[in-house]
Amino acid sequence: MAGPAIPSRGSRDRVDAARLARLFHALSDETRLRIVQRLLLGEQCVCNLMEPLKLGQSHLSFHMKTLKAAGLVSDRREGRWIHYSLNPGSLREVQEFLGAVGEKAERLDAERCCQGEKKKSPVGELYGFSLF
Amino acid sequence: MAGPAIPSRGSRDRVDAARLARLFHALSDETRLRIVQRLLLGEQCVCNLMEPLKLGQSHLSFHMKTLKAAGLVSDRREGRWIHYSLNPGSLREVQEFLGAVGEKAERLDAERCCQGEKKKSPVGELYGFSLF
DNA sequence: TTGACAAATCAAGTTTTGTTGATATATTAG
DNA sequence: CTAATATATCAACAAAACTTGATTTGTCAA
Repeated sequence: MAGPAIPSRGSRDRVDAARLARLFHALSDETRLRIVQRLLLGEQCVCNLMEPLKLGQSHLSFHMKTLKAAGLVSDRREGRWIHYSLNPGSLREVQEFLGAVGEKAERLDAERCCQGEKKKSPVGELYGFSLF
Repeated sequence: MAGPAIPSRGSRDRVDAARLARLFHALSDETRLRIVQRLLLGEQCVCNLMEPLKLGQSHLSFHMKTLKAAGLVSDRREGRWIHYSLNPGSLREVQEFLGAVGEKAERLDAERCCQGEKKKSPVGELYGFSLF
């Protein structure tokens, strides 16, 4: 298990659509959101989540894999247990993306309101996020 | 068409999992991310997106519906055209959620690093976001 | 009214996800 | 070594989601 387990931003500081989509997809399921919520209480092993979330072991394992593949959670083995925890980095990454998009959207909204002042917003670079 | 077209937060300031999941799902598709990117250039009608995104009309319509259903974009009719634009509010909403989760995750990470100081983090309210 | 255009909806097919139960792997205890 | 525990993986099925082409609805212009 020496492979690059946790996906991360490429060499260049570029947020690619595929990675973002995977991140968002990992968060797009209610069950996984409940897991994330549970992880906010601290590291958790699967066995610790089954009871409170009323989910089967296999079921949980499946979702943990999805979350891990997206880079949203990390795991740490300790004996027979595997402790899962949230990965702050990826959360921040997605948050920053949304922040950039949101800011731009707000600006457009304002422009549209006081119409006529179409200032030809500086396209090219979108707040450092070039999706492609 | 007088129905509550655009979903929004319920009466109480409570972010429910279903809504979040829908929002994240809307952002979990590469094609839709490309659409969002395009909307960062300003309002767009479907006919305006077909060429640059190399997508069929029906195909685009499908995705616009998904984005709209999630509350991520708004539409405005003007003659035969329907102009779509990003909805800053929902973007901010998701961003704030991620901010809260991310902050908490960072804190947990720090605690775990300097292990032993398990301070029994104040559970109950998770930064104002009670998922359920 | 008719024709043209923009966009939504529908239908059918393919692909991706999520769910469940059974089985395999890994680690520790005895 | 064997039994027990924690997880992962597999197989099969069910349910969503995406894609594409055809049809329908709505709007404007002539």
